[in-house]
Amino acid sequence: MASTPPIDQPKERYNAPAAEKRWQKTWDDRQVFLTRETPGKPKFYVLEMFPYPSGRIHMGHVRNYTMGDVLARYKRAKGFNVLHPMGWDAFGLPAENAAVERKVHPRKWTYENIAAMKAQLQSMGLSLDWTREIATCDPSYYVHQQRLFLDMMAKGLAYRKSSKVNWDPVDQTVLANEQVIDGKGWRSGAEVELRERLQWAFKITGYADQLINSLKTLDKWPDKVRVMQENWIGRSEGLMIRWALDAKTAPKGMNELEIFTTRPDTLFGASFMAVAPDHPLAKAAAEKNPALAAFCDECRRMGTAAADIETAEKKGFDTGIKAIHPLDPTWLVPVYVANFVLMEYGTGAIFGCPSGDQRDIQFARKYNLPVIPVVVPATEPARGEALTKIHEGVCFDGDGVMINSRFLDGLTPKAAFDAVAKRLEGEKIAGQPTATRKVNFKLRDWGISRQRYWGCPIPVIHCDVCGIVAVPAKELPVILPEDATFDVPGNPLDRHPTWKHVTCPTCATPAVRETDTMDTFVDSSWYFVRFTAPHAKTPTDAAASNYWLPVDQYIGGIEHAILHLLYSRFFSRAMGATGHLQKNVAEPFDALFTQGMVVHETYRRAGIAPPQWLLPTEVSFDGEGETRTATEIATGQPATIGSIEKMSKSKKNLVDPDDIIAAYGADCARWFVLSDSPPERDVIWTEDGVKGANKFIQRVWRIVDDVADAKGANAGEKIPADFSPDAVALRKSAHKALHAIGQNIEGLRFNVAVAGLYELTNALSAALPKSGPGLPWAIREATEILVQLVSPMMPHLAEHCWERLGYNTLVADAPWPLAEPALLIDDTVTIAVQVNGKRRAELTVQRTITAPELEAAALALDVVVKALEGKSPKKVIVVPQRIINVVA
RNA sequence: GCGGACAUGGUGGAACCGGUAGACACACAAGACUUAAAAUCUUGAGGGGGCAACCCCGUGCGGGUUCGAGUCCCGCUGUCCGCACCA
Repeated sequence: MASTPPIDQPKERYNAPAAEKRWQKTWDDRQVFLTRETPGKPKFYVLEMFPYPSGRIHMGHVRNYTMGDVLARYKRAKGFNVLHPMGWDAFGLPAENAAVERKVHPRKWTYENIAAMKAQLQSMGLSLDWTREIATCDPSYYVHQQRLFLDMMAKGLAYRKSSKVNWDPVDQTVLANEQVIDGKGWRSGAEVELRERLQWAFKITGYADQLINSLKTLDKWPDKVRVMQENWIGRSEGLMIRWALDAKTAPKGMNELEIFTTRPDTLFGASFMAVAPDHPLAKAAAEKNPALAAFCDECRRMGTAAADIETAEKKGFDTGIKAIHPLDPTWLVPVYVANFVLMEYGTGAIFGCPSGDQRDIQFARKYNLPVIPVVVPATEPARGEALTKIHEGVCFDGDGVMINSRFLDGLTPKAAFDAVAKRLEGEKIAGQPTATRKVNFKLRDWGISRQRYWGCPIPVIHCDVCGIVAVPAKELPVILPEDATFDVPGNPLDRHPTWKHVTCPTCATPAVRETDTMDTFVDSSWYFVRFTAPHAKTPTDAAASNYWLPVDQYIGGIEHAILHLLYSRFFSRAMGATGHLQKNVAEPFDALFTQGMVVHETYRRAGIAPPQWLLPTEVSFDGEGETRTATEIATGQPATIGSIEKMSKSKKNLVDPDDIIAAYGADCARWFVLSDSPPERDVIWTEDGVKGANKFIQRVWRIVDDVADAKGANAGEKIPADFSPDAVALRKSAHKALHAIGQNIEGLRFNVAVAGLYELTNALSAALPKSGPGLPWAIREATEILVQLVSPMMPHLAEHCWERLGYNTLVADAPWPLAEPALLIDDTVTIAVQVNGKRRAELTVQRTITAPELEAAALALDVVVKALEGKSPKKVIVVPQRIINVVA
């Protein structure tokens, strides 16, 4: 039987760094984590967002990849064929910056970083199949991406258009709308300029409806992400209405103005029209009106930054042009140019109904335009209040009833919408219907041209004779030239002396290659497909993608809620349309989990501005709570403890995973990031927390060591005939933990699973010094269950313990144990007894007790008798196995 | 401005479908072991009252539904996140 060792013979501590290296080698030698497609087993594809090879992994990676690994190992033990691959999102600007700053070739820099980070990831003990590793910068990957591009081009899904683009003056490249944050480049932070350019784009708008509609089917995605995508795609239903222009005031050759509106019901409240400064009508009017031309110029100069928009005054300029109201030919409405109308949305023109729109009412008051209430609440006093407010300059945009609207009066806005649509659809201007129903989207096509070297070359050739010609399939890949120069800004491919000069594949005349490369988000839009057949000669392998897709669980940061996740959803559809995916995998990620960040306190030298940040390793601490102070170790000077923020180089609040792994081991880091905080929330990294995790590791090892030493408890021993109450209690604890922790891992509630493991460990510790029939066997059983439950989270420790328990197999190969259902149910239950909803007593009764028996037992309790004062209860609520409430 | 999420002890958090709030951990305190420290072990702890059994209060604030609310509904406040002139 087990006993605690004498104090004077301390047990050897578990040496994590040494043990971890050993087990990593064992897994590797035995190819334990090679992906298998064993027939008869269900598949499970678990994927974490692959990293950019910046050079070092950070704690965010540790957290992300640990979560995925726990799930992958668990599913593997549950008997699934698991695909758990890793690769590198390896094209990108930092490689070119390194080339400029350190005179190192982007390829060399990238592959060195990959090697360093791969070693770091391997030191974490992740159950990855490294034979499937891919790097997007490798021609063996991007050759297939070029193939996809050409097929998309053939289908019209990739095309070239001249458009206004977001130009980043620092990075000297074009950015997609999604890459402009608050008017600044997502990477450089520079103010983005608008420039007109020819560029390649993907027709993502062709799938706008599908992309928004099928969000509903993604029930295992966070609501937050679905809402963000829905808003980004921005669907709205309305009417395109053509307004005839008054011939006396309109510029020559312009006789109508088309607008888009979602509120045709408010048409009788119209008091002005407004067009964008770039609208053809504005340009035509400006030709004869220098003041108007100046106004348009001023609008164009206005920044696109959020702050500018926030503070910018709503300004307009009366063109003098009048538009004829579509529902009343005698009603003329003035046409303004306004700085708040966007050329990119709808038709670049609107009609303004001041009473129903706050922006319009401000505009109307500023330019003394009529404000006609057309929708008001159906009943008083709300109606009167709304009218007063409109008079004071506050619009009413709620539901209600139509007024001042002739044939619409008395209708609801919705009915009025339909009535207006019906009438205008039937009327004609110049032989065409005055109005048509239309669905509009905010989503724009995805511009992918980048004037960069370190990206996937766009495989087309520009020929003066033939136009745009696809690079023939047999000439793929178009490989990046090695001998590029990075000493001056601009695109190294464009100024390369020879690379771009080719002969046209069609007519053999001299021609030039496209020198733009693809946005790196293209690379990450289909890597999860490539993982299913990373060595295939074609972009995809039908059998493999049919088998493995969709990804069953995708894990990554919320920062990709729109960009990467929307692009991938588009790509899976485009790959279906071009025949690269057979099965219907329009939605590539069945379940999505967005994990929180790893955050840490910040430290800086006291009293110095601007702040001089200090690394956590550069400070020491005194005191606790509010009196806690920090000192800079090197100088002895006081340091200020700042707010808790995302770990970042700039604030220096970094903890290097390598340091933790070297000092405590990977399991300790893994356990820490899984503990305490729910995985979707931020986790605060603390030294105390790391020590606590390490304490638990040593504790598990000590218990296993003791149990392994104890007599009468060997692997595979027969179940005893008799169990003492202590033994039964321990078995129940173990089997309940087994059941609960499995559920918690499946639900990604890792922090709750961790708590459950602490509970089991506590129960086991408490049982060790005891004795009785069957107890040694129960201890042995509980210990093995503990080791198996711990194994997805701390795999090295678990292997070490498994070996110590006498196994010469790997716990990584052991099937997940099954809980015995009989042990999950207790014979007795404790029931709370309430009087008038307040807990007054507890009753411990047989689980099988009947409701009347329970009621009788409760009513017999002293506190209940006293509370009733001899009267009979008004009511007794009995919830079997939970609670009984006596209403006095 | 629009949209979304969240609010529980000193701290991170737990609580399945409305059914004993505070599991588990960290920090803390006391004790054991030690010359001492570390490590380890034991015990304690939401707040207030009482020698005690026990009693009162308690999940951001104000209402409501219910036998019963951290959980559901209405209205606030605060924090965080996303979008941002979208017609």
